[in-house]
Amino acid sequence: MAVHRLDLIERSETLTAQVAEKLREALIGGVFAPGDKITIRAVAKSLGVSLTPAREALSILAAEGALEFGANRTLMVPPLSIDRLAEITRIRIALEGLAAERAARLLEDREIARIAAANEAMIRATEAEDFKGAILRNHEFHFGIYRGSRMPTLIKMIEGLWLRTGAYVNLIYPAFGLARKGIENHERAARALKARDAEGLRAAIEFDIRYSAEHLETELRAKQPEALKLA
Amino acid sequence: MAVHRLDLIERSETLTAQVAEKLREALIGGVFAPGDKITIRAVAKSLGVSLTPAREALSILAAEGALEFGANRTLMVPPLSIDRLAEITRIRIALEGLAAERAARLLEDREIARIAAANEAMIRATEAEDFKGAILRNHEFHFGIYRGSRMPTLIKMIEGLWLRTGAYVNLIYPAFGLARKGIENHERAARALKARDAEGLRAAIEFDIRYSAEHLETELRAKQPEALKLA
DNA sequence: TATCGTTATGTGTTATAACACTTTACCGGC
DNA sequence: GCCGGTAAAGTGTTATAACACATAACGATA
Repeated sequence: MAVHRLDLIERSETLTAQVAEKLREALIGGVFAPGDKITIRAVAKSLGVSLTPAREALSILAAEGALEFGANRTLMVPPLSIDRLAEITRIRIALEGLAAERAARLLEDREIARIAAANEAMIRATEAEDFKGAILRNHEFHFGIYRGSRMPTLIKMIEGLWLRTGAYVNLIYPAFGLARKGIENHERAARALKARDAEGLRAAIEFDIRYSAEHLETELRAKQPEALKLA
Repeated sequence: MAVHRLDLIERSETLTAQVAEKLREALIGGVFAPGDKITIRAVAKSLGVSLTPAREALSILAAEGALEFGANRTLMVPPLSIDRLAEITRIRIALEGLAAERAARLLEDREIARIAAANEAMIRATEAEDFKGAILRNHEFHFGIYRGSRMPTLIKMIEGLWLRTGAYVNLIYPAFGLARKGIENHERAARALKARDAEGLRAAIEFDIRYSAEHLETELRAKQPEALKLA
C-alpha cells in the first residue's frame, strides 16, 4: 500500500488550546498588567468563542500557575512580589541548571550551531534596539539548550516558570538587554557548550538567571514598592 | 457593631475542584491502572455531575501532568517508562533537595517535632503492615519538611511530581516499605533536621528519593518490561 | 449630605443539547 | 470463514441557557 507515504492530515487544534495559546502569548507579550482581573466573558468575546473554551483555557492557565485566583474565584495575572521572584529564581536555578548540565552532554553539533546562531541574533537585535526580537532570540537560546536535555517534563516545567515572569521581563528589558554583563553570560555559556563543559554551562546559565533576576528585582523595588505586600 | 466577631461563612468548593481532588486521590490510591483511558462521561457519571465540571477537572489534571493525552484527544493515566522515571527522579532530587535545604534553616521546633512524629508513625504502620497508612505518613513526613521551605510554588511543583508516580508507589510499597534502608534514610533525615544541618538533610532526602526510585525501577523492569517502549 | 436598602448589571458555575468524529458491532457477499 | 461496508454506540467539543452570587448604580429616607 503506497498510501503509507502520505502525510497525516493536519487536525486543527481545539478552540480551548488556541485560546490558551493566545493567552500565553499575551502574557509574555506584556498585554496584561500584573494584577489585572481577567474575566471569562471578556476573553470569550474578544476572541470570538463561547464561554466554554474560554473558561477551560483560563482554568488550564491557572493550573499551570500563569494565572491565579483572586477574591471570589476571579482570575488575575499574578503580581510578582520580591519574595515570589526570589522563590522562582531559586527554582529556576535548580531546574535550568539541571537541564543545562544534561544538555551539554547530549546536544548534537548541529543543535549547538543553531543555539550559537540564536545567541548572535539576539546580540544583533539588542544592538539594533529591537527588544521584542531580542526577547524571542533569548528564549530560543535558552530553550535550545534545555531541549538538549531530552527531558520533556523538565522543559515543560521551565516553560511554566518563564510564563510567570514573562510580563515583567518585557517591562524591564531595555535596561537589562543593553547591559554588557548579560551578553557576557551568554557568550560564556556558548563557549562552555562548544567545549561540552557541563559544569561550565551550568554555571554560566545560573549566572545568567541570577543576573537577570537581580535586575528585575531592582526594577521592581523602584517601580512598584507595593509589590512587597502583594500576592 | 457586634457582628464583627462572627466567623466567616464557609464556602463549599466548586464541583470542578471536588472532582479534581477525587481524581487525584484515585490516582495516588492506585484506583486506575497505568494506561487506562479515562472518559469525561465515565467520570461525570460515576461522580454524579454533568460533563462540564468533569471535563474541566480532567483538563486541569492534564495541565498538571497527572494525566496525559492519548490518541484522538482521549485522556489516560500516563504509564511510567524507565526513561520517564529517571527524568522524574532527577527533577525530584533537584526540587526536593532544594526544599529540604531551605526547610532545615526555616523550620520551627514545633514543626520539627510533628515531622518526627509522622516518621515514627510511618515506621509503626510499616511494621504493622498497614501500607496504606504508611504511605500517608510518608507523605506527611516529606511534605512536612517541604512546607518548611516557605516556597509555595515549589511545593506545588513537587506535589505534581508525586502525583505522577503515585499509582506505582502504591503498587510496589510492601517490598520497599519493609526494607531497612528506607527507614534508615528517614532516620538520617530526622537527625539532620533536629541538628538543623541543611546539607545533611538535603543529602538524606536525596538518598531517600534515589533509593525508592531504584526499587521502583527494578519492580518496573520485572513486572512490565513493555514499559520501556510505552509513553 | 450621608446612609442604607433596592435594583440592575456583571460574573462564575453548572447542566443540557447539538455536532463531528471515532470505535465497535453487525451483517451480507465473496 | 473472511472481508467490506453500514449502522449503532461512544466520545470529545462547543454553544447556550439557567442559576447563584457579587458588585455597582441608583434613589429614597433620615
